[in-house]
Amino acid sequence: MANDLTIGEMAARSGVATSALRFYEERGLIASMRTEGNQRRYAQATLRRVAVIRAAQAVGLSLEEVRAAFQALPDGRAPTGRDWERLSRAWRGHLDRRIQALERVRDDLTGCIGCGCLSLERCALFNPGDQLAAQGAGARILRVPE
Amino acid sequence: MANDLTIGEMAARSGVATSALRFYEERGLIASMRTEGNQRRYAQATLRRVAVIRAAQAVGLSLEEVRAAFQALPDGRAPTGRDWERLSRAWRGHLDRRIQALERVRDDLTGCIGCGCLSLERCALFNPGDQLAAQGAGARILRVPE
DNA sequence: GGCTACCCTCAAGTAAACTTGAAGTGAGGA
DNA sequence: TCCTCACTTCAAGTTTACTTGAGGGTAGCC
Repeated sequence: MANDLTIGEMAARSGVATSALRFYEERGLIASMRTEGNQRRYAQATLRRVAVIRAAQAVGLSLEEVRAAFQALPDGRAPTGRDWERLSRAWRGHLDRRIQALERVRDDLTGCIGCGCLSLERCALFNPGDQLAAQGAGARILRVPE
Repeated sequence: MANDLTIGEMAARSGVATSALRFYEERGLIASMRTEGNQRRYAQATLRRVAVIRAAQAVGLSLEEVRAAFQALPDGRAPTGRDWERLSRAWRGHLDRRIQALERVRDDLTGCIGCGCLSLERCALFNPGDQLAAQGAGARILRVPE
């Protein structure tokens, strides 16, 4: 179709680097058609998909979680508004919990460090299992536990 | 001093693994004395310092940012309540901005994906530079820009 | 003195999310 | 036809924040 986008156009319009787009495809988050000469062509709908990926990341979701959520989307046709709506409802809950957790930290920070008490027994900040669960090796994506 | 803690005691009381404590020391976030036999001994005050590190991480700060903030703390004496208070005031601002940014994403997510519009021109989610700045190579610590 | 639990250093591994670079292919204009 | 730019794949590198493991020393109790 004349409306299909090259990877460069996608990058320009989505603000995501071409290398990231290839990476997303490798991870099964987006799909592409190929030209005779093996170049990627993206449907318009993919632009929206990429935007949703970025939004989900801002919410604190990993690419793997996004991939899993995308599996609920229709395979053949482009997702409708209602399809996206279901996703956003689920993620909105995630976001709300994240915001609440951060607000709790903020209150602890103000009430506990701020006053200089930092009592080991009473202070919520001194109960790390409560705030930051061990998450195994590797970089910690900053995700306040739900 | 009889009150000094071994690394194992520190780990048990702070909830942070010994390997992480050694790592924090290597990065200049905490200090230790050594016994004749080259084993680490921590002052009581270090326990508070470790707790503050964890709190700061929960707020979304990197260890490097924590290290920088710690440089404002007194070198010889243990930090007082007032010292910590200055830190927490600065970080509280950081937290507030982070929470606000997340709330903006939440509202965009609800109003923009939720309704199914996702108009490229109007939707804030489609302006990634606004939400997620490029941060160079490497893992993205999830940090909503301030 | 001996035992065991704990401590030491240093190198390498791990995870996520990409980026960078090398080596080569394809598309469109002068 | 040539040139150049954009595209291809694949391997390796990057960052943060650690963990794991090997090989060896220490603290303190009996």
